[in-house]
Amino acid sequence: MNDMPEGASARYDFAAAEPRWQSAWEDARCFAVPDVPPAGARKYYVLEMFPYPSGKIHMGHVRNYTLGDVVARYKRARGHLVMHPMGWDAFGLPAENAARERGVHPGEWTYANIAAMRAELKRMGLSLEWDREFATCDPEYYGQQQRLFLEFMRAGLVERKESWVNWDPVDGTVLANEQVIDGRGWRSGAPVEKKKLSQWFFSITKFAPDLLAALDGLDRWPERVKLMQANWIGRSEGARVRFAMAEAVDGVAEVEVFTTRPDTLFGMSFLAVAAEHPLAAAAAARDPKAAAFIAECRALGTSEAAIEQAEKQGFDTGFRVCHPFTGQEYPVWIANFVLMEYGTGAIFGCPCGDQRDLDFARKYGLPVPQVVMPRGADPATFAVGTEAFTDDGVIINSAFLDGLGVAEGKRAAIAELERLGAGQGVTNWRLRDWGVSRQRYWGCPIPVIHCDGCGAVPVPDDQLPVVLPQDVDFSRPGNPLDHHPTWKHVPCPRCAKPARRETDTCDTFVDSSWYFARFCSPRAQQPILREAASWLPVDQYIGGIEHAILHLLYARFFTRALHGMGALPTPEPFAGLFTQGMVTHASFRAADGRWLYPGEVSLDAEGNATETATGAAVAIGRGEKMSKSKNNTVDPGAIIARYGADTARWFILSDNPPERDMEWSESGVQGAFRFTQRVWRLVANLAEVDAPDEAAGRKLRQATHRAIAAVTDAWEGFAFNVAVARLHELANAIADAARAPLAARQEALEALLRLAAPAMPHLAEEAMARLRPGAALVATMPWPEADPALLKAETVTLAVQVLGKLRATIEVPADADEATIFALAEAEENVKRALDGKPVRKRIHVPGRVVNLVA
RNA sequence: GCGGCCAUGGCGGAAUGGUAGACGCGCUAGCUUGAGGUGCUAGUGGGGGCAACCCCGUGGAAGUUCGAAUCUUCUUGGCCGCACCA
Repeated sequence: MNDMPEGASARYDFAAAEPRWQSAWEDARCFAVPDVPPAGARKYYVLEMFPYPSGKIHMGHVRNYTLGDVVARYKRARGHLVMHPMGWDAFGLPAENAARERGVHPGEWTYANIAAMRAELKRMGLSLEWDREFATCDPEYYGQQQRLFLEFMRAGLVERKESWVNWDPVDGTVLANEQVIDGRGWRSGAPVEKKKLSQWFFSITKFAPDLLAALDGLDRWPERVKLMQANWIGRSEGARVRFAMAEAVDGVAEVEVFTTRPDTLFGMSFLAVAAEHPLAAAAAARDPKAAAFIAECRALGTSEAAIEQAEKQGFDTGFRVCHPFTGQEYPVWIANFVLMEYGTGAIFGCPCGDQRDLDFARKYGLPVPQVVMPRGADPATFAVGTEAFTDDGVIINSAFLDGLGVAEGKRAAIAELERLGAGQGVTNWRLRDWGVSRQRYWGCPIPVIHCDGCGAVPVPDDQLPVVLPQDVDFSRPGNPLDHHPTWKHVPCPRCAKPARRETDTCDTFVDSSWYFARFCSPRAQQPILREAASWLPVDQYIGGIEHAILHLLYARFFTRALHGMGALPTPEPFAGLFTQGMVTHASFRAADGRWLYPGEVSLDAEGNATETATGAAVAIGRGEKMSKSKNNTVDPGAIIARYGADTARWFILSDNPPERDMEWSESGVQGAFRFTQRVWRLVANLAEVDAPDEAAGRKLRQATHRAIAAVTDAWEGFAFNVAVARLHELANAIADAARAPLAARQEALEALLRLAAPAMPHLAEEAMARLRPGAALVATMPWPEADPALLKAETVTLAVQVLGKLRATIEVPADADEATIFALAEAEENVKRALDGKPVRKRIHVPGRVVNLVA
């Protein structure tokens, strides 16, 4: 390229161009939309899960916000009125940890982090409307949340109940599950205890049937997320069965269990209760060994995963219950795998039909009666060994149920229970009410005042917001709000006698359960302006799969509740959901377990790694989630400074499908960088002379319009890595078409820029300004349209298979008839050889694809 | 433990049940360049063959089908969630 004009080969200067175009978009207010979408506007609300302000953006954020920005820019070009806001999920534990560790106030720490992260996000060139920004720790936000809390109270959706928390007896603090490590407090190292506290709950279980049923209507949600939610809500049909105590204990004459398998009642071997069950308490009062066993169970903490993974253990209380059908007596055990929160906190153990019960029975030498066998098995000899039989089968050894299948058995058993008055068929839900109380400072204060005379009194409207006090002491363990000298002492709003403020704050999931609605009217003097809420539902929500259950379910509950109160126009918050994968990076670990930085490691030609300083072998972790503790983070700020925002965005889109985990690689970024430079060169080096090779022109125009169609489909369908591949192909086609007429080359280049603009918006603007000086901002241009005439092919290539194996390809006119096609196929030398003279018995033709000859 | 998902060349991946490996990274060879973290050209799943071609191949095993990366069953490995991390 010696003959290029001076300066034409100059590199694309992203460092100068990117801030310039960011200002241009801002000056033109390209991304601002009215609070109330005008009548007739095609509104489209794009939202990425807002970040926790940790202080630095990480690659997961870059990925999340790049994906959202592609959607926002694409939809804008397709003529939608796009709302695309950003804010901060700003309450939570890390700010308190910083306060305790470094003496900085959580608010100060959080707002400094927000300022730093906002600046980093702005460098990415996201098409965000920053005017709508807020942080959940702003009193303007959490004050409105307090109004919602009181509205929920009035609607009967708030309850006060007791529940268990992890308690660190040394620190005198409630611990989050993640702060419990191997049953001990993360700071004190003391064994955790379960402690019962009176706390506030949202009655999400009232909505369980609705939340389940409405999943069917969420047609733009991933199936797996809907499945996980359905399983979480956990509707199950079964029975409650009352077992009379052989002898009443502390006045308790019966135990109620929930079971989904009433058909196996005759297979009972024991009854087991949770460690928190009243009968367990009664046993503990009589027997110190029972008390010790319960204490052991409590040491497991509240995490369900930890409880269920623990070795199955039990303790025989000595109490006995009578079987409702036979009157036979069975022992009552306390078992560490029975959950107080599910069903009634008690189960009947049927070892032959349930794996956990079987493991338990084998461990403690309890009988294993056989009551269900596979169809066709011999009842005289059938017996489960170490594996329970849980499939459908035939009921045996079960009196009136003998010979029935599982489903009929359930119905018959329930009918009998109801006739005897010993139980009834019920629908049970796994979903529990949502405990929102947190004994922490950095959260939204729950707007309630406790009065000895009047009970829990809502804070009156004119006293809202209840603002967090600034002067708090983090040198002591526990909740600073609770030991603040004055804050909690207030008169009762009802009787004016001395009373106490609620010192619990809200779970941060509450903050994120309505922020998407607040974005519609972020400065309103009420939580949500009804007219502005017509932006809802969010048309496309994007975030991590780790939120598939809790956050999304809570947000659905909030929206449903607010819809019921008339505050929102829709019962569902997110019409479309996309869940992205994590960003991972190779990690290096020495034999002694130290995580090494990439700079400390040498790689040889075979890909083996050694520690440079010592020569010792190093284990290479296949991509692991980026984490400071593993020394495998990549700082987006450094990448953007070195390669530019467009390169970072392009690489993160091109590497793999967005729903999968992606591995960050330096060479991949360099490849993306080279492509941005290549696009710039194609435009900058455009030879403005006409070279009228019409055939080359037609070929290029076909490539252009096929790219328009393919890239449009790919952006539309979240196949972002495919969009990138098709754009590479278009760039290749342009590079190969030097002899095509100028108009065709210009058309192709312009299409390339506009199709790539959602991903590399700055370069698209800079190159467009060069290609067509004086053109409008690409950010405001409509989406290119493919010309259908140029999408049609004159001929098609068909694969010819013999018995399903490829033997030849034939080129036929697009409108060739089948007889011609089969004749051509069978005339191929290779096909004849494969047929080996055998007659063709069957001919299959899939138009445009394949011919298969069956001999 | 329970629930959910994923698996294709050296690497990331593409492929309405219809030519497996598009596109990119990396690598190899050549050219270009004063230089290269530059550009261009060609090649690049494994095996056999001078070639035409042939055989094998989508974590593993079996099945459905004219035809399976794609559907079904089982299995192995990895990842996500499990209610106080966000």
